[in-house]
Amino acid sequence: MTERKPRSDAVRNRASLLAAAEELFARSARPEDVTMADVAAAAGVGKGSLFRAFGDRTGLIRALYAARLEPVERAVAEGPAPLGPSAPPAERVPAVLDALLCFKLDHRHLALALEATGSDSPYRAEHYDRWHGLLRSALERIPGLPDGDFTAHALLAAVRADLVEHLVGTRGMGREELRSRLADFTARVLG
Amino acid sequence: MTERKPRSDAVRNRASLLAAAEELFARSARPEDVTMADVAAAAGVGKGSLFRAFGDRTGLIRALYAARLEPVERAVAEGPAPLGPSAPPAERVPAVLDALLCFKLDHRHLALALEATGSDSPYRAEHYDRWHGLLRSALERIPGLPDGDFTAHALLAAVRADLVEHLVGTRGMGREELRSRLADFTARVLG
DNA sequence: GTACGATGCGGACCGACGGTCCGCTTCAAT
DNA sequence: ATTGAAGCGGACCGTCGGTCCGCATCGTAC
Repeated sequence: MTERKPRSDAVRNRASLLAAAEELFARSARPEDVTMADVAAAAGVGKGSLFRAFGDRTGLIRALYAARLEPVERAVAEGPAPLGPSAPPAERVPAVLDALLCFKLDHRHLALALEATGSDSPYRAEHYDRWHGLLRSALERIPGLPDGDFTAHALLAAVRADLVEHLVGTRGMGREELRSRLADFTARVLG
Repeated sequence: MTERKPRSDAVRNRASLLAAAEELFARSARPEDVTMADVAAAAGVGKGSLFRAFGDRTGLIRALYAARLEPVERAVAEGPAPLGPSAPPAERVPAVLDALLCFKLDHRHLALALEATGSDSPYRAEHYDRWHGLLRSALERIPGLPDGDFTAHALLAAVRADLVEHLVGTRGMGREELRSRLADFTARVLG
C-alpha cells in the first residue's frame, strides 16, 4: 500500500527533536515559553524539519505525550490486576485513577503543555475518550452506582494536570499525600 | 488619598468596551479568535484606550467575568438559604455547586475565555481561592467528612468550564440533565 | 466664555511567535 | 556512478498582544 521507508536522517532528527522538546519542557516552568524555534535549535535542526516531522506544535506535544503514556495504557489494557482488565471494577477504578495521577505527577510539564496548547480543550484529545470510556464501563459494572458517565468525567476532572500542578507545585502537597487524598475521595464516590 | 475623578469619555469608553467584548465572545465559537483589535474596533475605540482601560487581555476578560459573577457572589455571601451563610453546610454545598454550574452554563463563553487566557491556570485566579475556601469550610462543618480541602478542589473540578462546554456543547446533554447529574454526584460525595 | 493643564485618545509601530516556502543537500534504489 | 525524490534549513510572512507619543478632549479656574 502506501508504505514508504523513511530516510535515516529523518528518523534521527525525529528522535533528536523529541528528546530536545522533552528536555526543554521539563526545564521551563511554563510550557508556553518553550518556542518551536527553541526546540529546533536545541535539537540542532532547522525549523522546517520540525514542522515537517510533527505538523504543528500540538502534533509535537501529542507525540511526546503519547510516547510517555504508552506504558500506562498497555498496563491498563493488558496488564495484571488491579490495573488490567481482570480486576474487579471496584478495585480497578481507583487503581486506574491512581495510575493516572502518578503519570501526571511524573510528567507534569508534558501534561500541562498538552492542556495549554489552547485551541483544543483536553476533551478533544483522543486519549480522553479512551479513559472516560474505560472508567464509565467499569463504573457501570459496580452495582448501585447510577450515572457512570458523569461520574467518570468528574473523577477524571479530579486528576487534571493543572489541578495536580497547583496542589503539588504552588501549594506544597506531597506526592503520597495527594495519592491518599485521591484514594479517599474515590472510595467515597464509589460508596 | 490617590482618588481621582475619572473623565466622562473614559467611563463611556470602558462601558462600550465591556459591551463589545461580551458581544464578540458570545458570538465566536472559540474565544481565542476574538482579538483585542476586534474588541476595540467593535467598541469604536482605539486599541490604546482598550489597553489603557484594562491593562491587558486577561484584565479585560477578568473585568467582564467579575461583573457577571458578582450577583452570584453576593447571593452566596449575604443571601438567604440555601445559598447564603445561614444554610446548613450539607445543603449549602450542593446549592453553591449548582449555582456555579448554572453560571457556567449561562456564561460559557466568558468562563472559557478566562480559562483559555493561557499563561495563568484557573487556580491562580483570585476567585478560585474564594470558592475553594468557602466550600472547604462548609465541608469541614459536616460531621464524618474528612479532607475538606481536596474534596473542595475535586468538586470544583467537576464544574470547570471546559468540561461543561464539552458535555453541553460537543455532546448534547441538556441543562437540567447536567444539573441533576451533578446533584447526584455531590450527594454521593457528601455520603 | 476663555484659557490652560491634565487626562485620555488612537492608530502607527514593535517584537515575538507559529507556520510556510523553496533552492539546495543528501539519501538510497538502480 | 547516476538520478530522482525525500528531506533539510533558515529566510520569510501574517498575525497578534502590547507600547508609544503627538494630539484632541475634558474639567476647572477665572
